[in-house]
Amino acid sequence: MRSYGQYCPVAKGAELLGDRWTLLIIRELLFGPVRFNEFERGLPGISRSVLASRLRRLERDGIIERLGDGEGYTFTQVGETLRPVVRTIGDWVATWVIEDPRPAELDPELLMLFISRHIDREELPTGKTVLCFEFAEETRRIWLTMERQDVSVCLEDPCLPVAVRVRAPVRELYRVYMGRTSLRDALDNGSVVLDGLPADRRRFEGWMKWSSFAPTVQAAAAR
Amino acid sequence: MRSYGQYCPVAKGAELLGDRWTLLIIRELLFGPVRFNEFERGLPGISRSVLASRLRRLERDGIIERLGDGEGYTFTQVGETLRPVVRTIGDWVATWVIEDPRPAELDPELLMLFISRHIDREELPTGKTVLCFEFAEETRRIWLTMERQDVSVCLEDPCLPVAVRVRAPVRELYRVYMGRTSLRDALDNGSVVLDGLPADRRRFEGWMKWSSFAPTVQAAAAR
DNA sequence: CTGTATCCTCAAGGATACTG
DNA sequence: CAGTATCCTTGAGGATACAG
Repeated sequence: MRSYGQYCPVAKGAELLGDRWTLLIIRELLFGPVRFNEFERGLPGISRSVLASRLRRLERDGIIERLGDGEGYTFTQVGETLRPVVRTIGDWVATWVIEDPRPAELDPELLMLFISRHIDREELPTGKTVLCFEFAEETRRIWLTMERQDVSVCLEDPCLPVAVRVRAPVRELYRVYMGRTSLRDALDNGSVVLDGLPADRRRFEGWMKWSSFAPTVQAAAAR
Repeated sequence: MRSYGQYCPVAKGAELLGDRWTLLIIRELLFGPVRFNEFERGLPGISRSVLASRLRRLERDGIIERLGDGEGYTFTQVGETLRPVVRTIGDWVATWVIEDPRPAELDPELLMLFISRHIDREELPTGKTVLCFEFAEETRRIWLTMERQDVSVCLEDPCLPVAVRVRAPVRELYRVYMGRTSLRDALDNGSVVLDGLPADRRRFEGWMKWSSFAPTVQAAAAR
């Protein structure tokens, strides 16, 4: 991005954060170190050259740093201070502009990645717990294998016992994720269906923390 | 800007605010309604077509609205809620990344516009008060004509008595404006010189509020 | 796996002229 | 004054191949 040539904090902020993809790259780093190829999961559509260029610039600007040899990228101490900035922007959108997802935004894989980052690991039993998601729009299923140490998205059947099977249209699960509707309501009206032992279905609600912006979305809706 | 296709508040925020010039257009509106041609003063380098395109988009997105017939643009109620967002971004820059102005950023006209927006009008006497600024780098002078109702930048001699004449290098006045140094220190070491009656020179300090980010810059420097 | 290098295309955006 | 229309350029960014 060409500089604005203005000695102004707002202009500098726009230069540092305003490039296409940059804010999303920062969002990805909010959950810990990310390796080069990992970025592409959360940033569908970004090209490798743009990603490399953005990472180089963020590194040059002292916002991120490279960990040793293929360990990926993290925030520097300055980069860490961006957390409340990203939060403020997201909260503003969550309060004033967010609507239901548009058809072009109904990416189930991305949704699963989002969800996987908001599992309350403290609530998990020891060992592996597996969830299976079935979307009304497609036959493909997606699994979540969850442990205390790590939660990951599986596009192939992990061939492990499934604790809870979740069936829903992508749109409805996005709405629950974003706090546009409560899981309870979605279950009551049947747009989301859980299968599994009653005990597991009950604990399921404790595992799922949903989007960190969901409370903001709910507060705005209550207004 | 092409959409990211993500149902995510951060992504939506980047779409709404991340276009080149958009954040600066919003900054301009922070001080009240702005007419089409007025934007160009605070946005040197923007092209008319880009400005028109950005304004149309911000209007479509419900952030700004057009006042009747050549009265310019203002925030909508939603647009008003962007104030703390802009503040957060600016504060982050002011705290963590701002340095002294770079040579390419030493635009005296823009500095005078910035300063004119931060005059404490309550402190002005009734009638017109005129300041004259002389920059070490150039022979051209710039005047500030100040009244309770309005403060404006004059590039031509208003031919009125000057209360205080300010002489400084552009860089030093920018540093004072941004809180990188105090006016007191700049006067003490002679980088900024005031001419005028002692009473006016004393009151001058009360008129000048400098950048709203200056306190943040000072707080960061004290750390 | 972690990038870099190259090429090529398209569209954002700058300059200018023109109109209500 | 407040834009719109047109033209043209440049550089951002996508695709692909390649290298450590």
